Amino acid sequence: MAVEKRVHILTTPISRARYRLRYEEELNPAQLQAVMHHHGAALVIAGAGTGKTRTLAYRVARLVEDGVPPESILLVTFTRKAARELLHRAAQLLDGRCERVAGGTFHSFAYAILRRYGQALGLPSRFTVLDQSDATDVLDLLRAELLSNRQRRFPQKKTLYDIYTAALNRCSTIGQIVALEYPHFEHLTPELEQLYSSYRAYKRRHGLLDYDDLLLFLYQLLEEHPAIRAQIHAQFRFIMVDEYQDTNPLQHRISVLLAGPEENILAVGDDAQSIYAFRGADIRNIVEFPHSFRHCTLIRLEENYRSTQPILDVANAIIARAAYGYAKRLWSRQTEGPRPLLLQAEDEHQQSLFLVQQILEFREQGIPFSEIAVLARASHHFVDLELELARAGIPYRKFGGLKFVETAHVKDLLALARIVYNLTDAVSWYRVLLLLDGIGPRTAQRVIESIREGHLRWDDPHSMAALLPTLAPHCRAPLLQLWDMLSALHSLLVRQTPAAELLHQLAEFYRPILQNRYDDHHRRWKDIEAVVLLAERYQELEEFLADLVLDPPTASIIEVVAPSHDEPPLTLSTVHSAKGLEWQAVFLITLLDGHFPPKAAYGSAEAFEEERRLFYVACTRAKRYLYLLYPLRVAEYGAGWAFSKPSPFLAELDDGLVEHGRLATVDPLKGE
DNA sequence: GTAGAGGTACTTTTT
DNA sequence: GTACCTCTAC
Repeated sequence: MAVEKRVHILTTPISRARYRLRYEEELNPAQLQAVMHHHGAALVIAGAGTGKTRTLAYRVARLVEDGVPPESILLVTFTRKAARELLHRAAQLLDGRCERVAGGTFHSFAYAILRRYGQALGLPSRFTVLDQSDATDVLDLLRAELLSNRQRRFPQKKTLYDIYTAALNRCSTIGQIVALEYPHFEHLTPELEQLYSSYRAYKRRHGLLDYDDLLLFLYQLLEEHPAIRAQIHAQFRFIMVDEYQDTNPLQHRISVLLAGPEENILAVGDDAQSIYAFRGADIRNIVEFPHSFRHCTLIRLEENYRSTQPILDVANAIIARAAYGYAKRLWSRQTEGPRPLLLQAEDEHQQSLFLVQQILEFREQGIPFSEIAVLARASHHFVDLELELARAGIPYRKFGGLKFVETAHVKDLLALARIVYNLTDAVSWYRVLLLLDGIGPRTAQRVIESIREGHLRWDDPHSMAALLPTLAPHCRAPLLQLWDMLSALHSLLVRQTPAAELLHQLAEFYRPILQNRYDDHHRRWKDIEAVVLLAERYQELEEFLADLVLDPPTASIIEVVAPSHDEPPLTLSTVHSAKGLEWQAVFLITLLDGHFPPKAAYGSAEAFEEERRLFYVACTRAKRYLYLLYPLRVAEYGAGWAFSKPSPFLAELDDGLVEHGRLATVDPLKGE
């Protein structure tokens, strides 16, 4: 095999004297090395709180200062918010050019690329991205068709989705995933393969892509189309990937292809904070990253700037017991600080009451709500606390758990909008058709069939009239009304009508349906109004719809803010959603065996280890105050009250690392 | 073919 | 408290 030799121009960084920023003074030696790194691959192992974001922001600024066009830098982060914030920071350091850097998640980058080059893969010019629940619903639909009345024991729709997505993201096969993780379904592998193959066909027929398709098609495009790959390399010459410990094998392959022959890729991550294995993330990506390139510079950031040493001591103790990963000890110059408190509450309610009291006390001491967070393993751990916060008038916002775009009424409205954008979107049609009186699954299927066969067309006002006589009389009128409304909006769309105007009209159409279906339609209507308001930020409907799937708004819209406050709110967050963030004071609640870690984590050593890392991530969010709380009794689903054991991770904390305490409710009249 | 009643069994984390 | 399935009456 002939080795292709190429000659590159290596631009040397300009003389440091000409830099506007004083990199040497503002960064430690390891950070500086990462910031000055120019050509070739580099891996930055950045422990928690070691100034990873700062380093990335300075590197963006440095590249721009060296004359690298911002458009030729690609910054891949775990959420789009993280990319925006980082680029904003770089812009503040240097100037507005930094905000022209391309930034986003693997998924949003893939979407942008596929919109541009997708036709090379035979993708339609308009496609809709399915979120997880859409994808799951399609699988459920196809399962019903495939099975009809035969097999009884078949995986649930959620499991069907999990198997499929695991195989894809881990670059594995259905057979391997089933054998490894669902051995009890192994005999069904042929049926599963068949189901997934009809799932793929269904998506292709109806102009639909799921999250996995975005990655898979991007990979195929880079792998199989050298000319397009070359164009992409010409555009993006410096790649940075953050949170590399949470990339999956498919994303790793994409990264290698994106780096291209120049190998100008800088990956940043911390193996101790890998917490997304359930989504296919593989720690080996970061460990083996250097082997994927001709040469790779390894840089380690170890000095922690976030937390006091007593908090780091707890974190170190947790991660020291990890079964694998690099040995690592975080250290800080801030040796002084209160020891973390480990507190036992009688029940969840007492835990909540204490939090409210302590949060208010912190504020008295000058720590604002916005510098305080309550973290939990699962979002439902907040139920009791939310009531108490509302009662105390403490403003808060919640991250993680069910997002408002996932609620039924918001999905209904968005389904209407998606049809206006993409007539072939069968998932949305199905959802919308079932909203109409007298139309059920069978009729919906028949309408969708006839759309697929091209009988229904926006540009033919009579196409619906031809279909109607084949359907039961009672569903003709509502269907016609729906069709007239949608096609009118489609022609508005073609005439560049702003997204918000289209959504406003759709919302008015949906309003009576909402009022009919839900007792609490007043509350739900507020969400509908919020969606319309959100659309104001966009001109194009397409962009709005894509953003809602690729970058769904978290809590910001349904922020529960007590009316009297305009104070920045307290944060409630799942540990997963707290990744990368920090607060002066952090409360970690419901640290119970079976809750953190959840029961399911006992199934495998890997899952248990991931829980340990998750606990590590949680503790390292705190700058100065860390509270570890567990209630003795919690409400269990069936059995009312149950006594629980503290999380096994707490027992691993040696005496002296934490201060122990027990909460007691004192009646002011009687004493304890 | 559709709508609504009444039973069952789960609720980890997210692009 | 809820999401999902089954059964029965239009």
